[in-house]
Amino acid sequence: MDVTMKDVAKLAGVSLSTVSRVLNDSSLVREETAKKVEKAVEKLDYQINDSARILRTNTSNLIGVIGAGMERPFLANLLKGIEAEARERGFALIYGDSDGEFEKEQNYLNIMKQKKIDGIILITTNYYNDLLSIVKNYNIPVVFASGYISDPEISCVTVDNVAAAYDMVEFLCQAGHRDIAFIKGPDLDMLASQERLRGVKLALRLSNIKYESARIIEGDFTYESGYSAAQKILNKFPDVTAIFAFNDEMAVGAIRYLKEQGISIPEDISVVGFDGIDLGKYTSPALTTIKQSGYHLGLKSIEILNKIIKEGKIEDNKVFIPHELVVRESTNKLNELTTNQEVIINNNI
Amino acid sequence: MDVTMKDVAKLAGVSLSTVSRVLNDSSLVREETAKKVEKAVEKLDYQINDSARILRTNTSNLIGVIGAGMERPFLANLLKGIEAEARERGFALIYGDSDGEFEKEQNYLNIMKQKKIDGIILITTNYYNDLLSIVKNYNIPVVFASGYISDPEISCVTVDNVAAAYDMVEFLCQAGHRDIAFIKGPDLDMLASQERLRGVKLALRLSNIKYESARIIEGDFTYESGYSAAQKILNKFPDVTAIFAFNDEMAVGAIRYLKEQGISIPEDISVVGFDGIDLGKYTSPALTTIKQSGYHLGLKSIEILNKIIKEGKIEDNKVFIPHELVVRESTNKLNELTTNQEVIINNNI
DNA sequence: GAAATAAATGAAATGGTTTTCATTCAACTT
DNA sequence: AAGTTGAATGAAAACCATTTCATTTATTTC
Repeated sequence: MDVTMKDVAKLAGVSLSTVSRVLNDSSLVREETAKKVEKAVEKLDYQINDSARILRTNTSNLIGVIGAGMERPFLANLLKGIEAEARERGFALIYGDSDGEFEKEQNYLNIMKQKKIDGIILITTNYYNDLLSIVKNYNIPVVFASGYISDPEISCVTVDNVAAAYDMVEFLCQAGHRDIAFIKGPDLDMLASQERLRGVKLALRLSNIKYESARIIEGDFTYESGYSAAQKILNKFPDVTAIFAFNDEMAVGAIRYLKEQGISIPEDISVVGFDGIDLGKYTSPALTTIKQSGYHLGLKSIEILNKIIKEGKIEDNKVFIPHELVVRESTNKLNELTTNQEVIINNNI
Repeated sequence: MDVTMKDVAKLAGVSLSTVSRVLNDSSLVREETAKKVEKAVEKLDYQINDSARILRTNTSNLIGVIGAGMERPFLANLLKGIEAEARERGFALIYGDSDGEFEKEQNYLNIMKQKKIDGIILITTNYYNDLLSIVKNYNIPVVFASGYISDPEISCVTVDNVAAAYDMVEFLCQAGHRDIAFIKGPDLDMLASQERLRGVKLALRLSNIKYESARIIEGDFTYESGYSAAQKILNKFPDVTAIFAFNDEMAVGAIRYLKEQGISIPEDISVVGFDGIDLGKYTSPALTTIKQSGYHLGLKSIEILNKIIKEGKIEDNKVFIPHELVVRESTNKLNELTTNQEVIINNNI
């Protein structure tokens, strides 16, 4: 039914081996015969049978992506970056969202292994130790793109969550805020949230503010969870002057709740987010946040994964992407008027 | 290196064929021998070599997804729905974002064909006629999930864009608005935008309002384009009392611009969107919009595609998913106070 | 209990590549 | 002119499953 190499060989009057060599531009084919073959390929509109190739070579030009909650704006952009760079480098993508469920992650891992993926990108944060050991067992090139992995054998690319959270808290403290509450991610999130929390603690200590774990409210990175977290915060700590949500959606949700309660942002309470998704520019008030580029993170992940695939390993396997503090309208200095212009404090590494 | 069926056969003391039969639970194997085989599979942790299977059977359990701008919230949810339902039905996903570029679409189509995908879901709207003919040539089961396709051979699942847009305009007119401006999608969008426009025209006619093409401003579904479209609208039609953006992000962008100009929403101008993404509940004012579920749309697409794959074809291949008009805070009746409660007008089919 | 039928199993062909190894052929040495 | 070398090509094995067809074994029928 389909055109095979055999057909091409026959039409070109050469052997299978020669056709294969031409197609993989192995240099030991006479130019003249190569042309014959190419003409035949053209004429028959020959398309390689990928499964046969994979079966023989054990390499698929396929990269697996396992993520969790990839519909979130930041991660959707990350996926887009992965996708664009993968295409650029000749890889196709096989994609699965685990929703943070370990079982699904294992399941996907299995399927992808069966499909002989050349490498895998993990954007999952739960249970990551279990998953990690499985991936290591599988012996497939892997890049984590969701936080810092201390295991020296594992590559990761991420924003420096500790430094970024530190910057944000320092900014708030310097603006005079001392009563700050925090909305973190789910308890199961072992990476980003934990790291940001470390940055928070560090900055508070340096500003001589006592760290109270009660002021850390758990969210799940949705608008809704930001909304209800704000409610809890207001109940428990009516004297709060600033709220730091660990992503922009939760910040927007929090702002909504506060406004419903007749609270002015930033006059009464400053609210800040994390990620710097597009939305933050268009809400009112526009959101003060830490900006990082998901797209860039995606690019970088593939770049590194590609290197591991091609060169076997990599020298510098812990990569931080740049971040910057973007000050917009949702914050002000305590006892001062809010400023309306966008200030960017660059903290690239 | 890897464990193959041969190893399993040897350990179980049976032939290759028998092992294969057990694994595909063909019923003509004695229970006793099946158990032996299963035990061997277990013991060796045998994993099938997918490429070999595909090579032999020409079916891959792989579904291709080609989208454009999938980072947009509505589409990210659509992808998630596709992903969830595909997994449920035993398919893996191979995914590409064409950004609306025809060349990329062709390229992906080629790659996917080489990978012997069982079917494909298209979420692209540009140039769709060219793409359509190629897909038809390829003779692969296909479902369009981005609008209504009139070709009777092609399956599609989509919200009823005409009816939904009609509902929205009718709602605005009944609230007394007659000076309405519109922000549509890119000119290249041959599906959703065109259909919504038809709904608009229909509703305007029925309310005896003249349709002026000058009042249709082109956007590209981003916040930014909504923002600048609002600027254009305000310049050209300062007397406008309502703006209908063809998605929620553009509506939010528009609101931002209007507010910056000191215009109150909805007191001075009502603004409505389309899609009903989560965000709309948390902006201020919360957004009046047409709500459809991207996730559900995704599920449905896979459901239909699966049917085509399994049964060869399908009787009813034009499917509409439900939509509803959700009235929130960004609209009011002309010369009346705004209401604060959420009203849902159900228009399911 | 023999013959006919049905069920379970195995041998071998098949799918379409890549790659090793052997062969041919031309070119180059001496 | 014979021998050597090197480049270009071809034949065949290998990759790992599925599936047809043939064969063996078990079951039924008279």
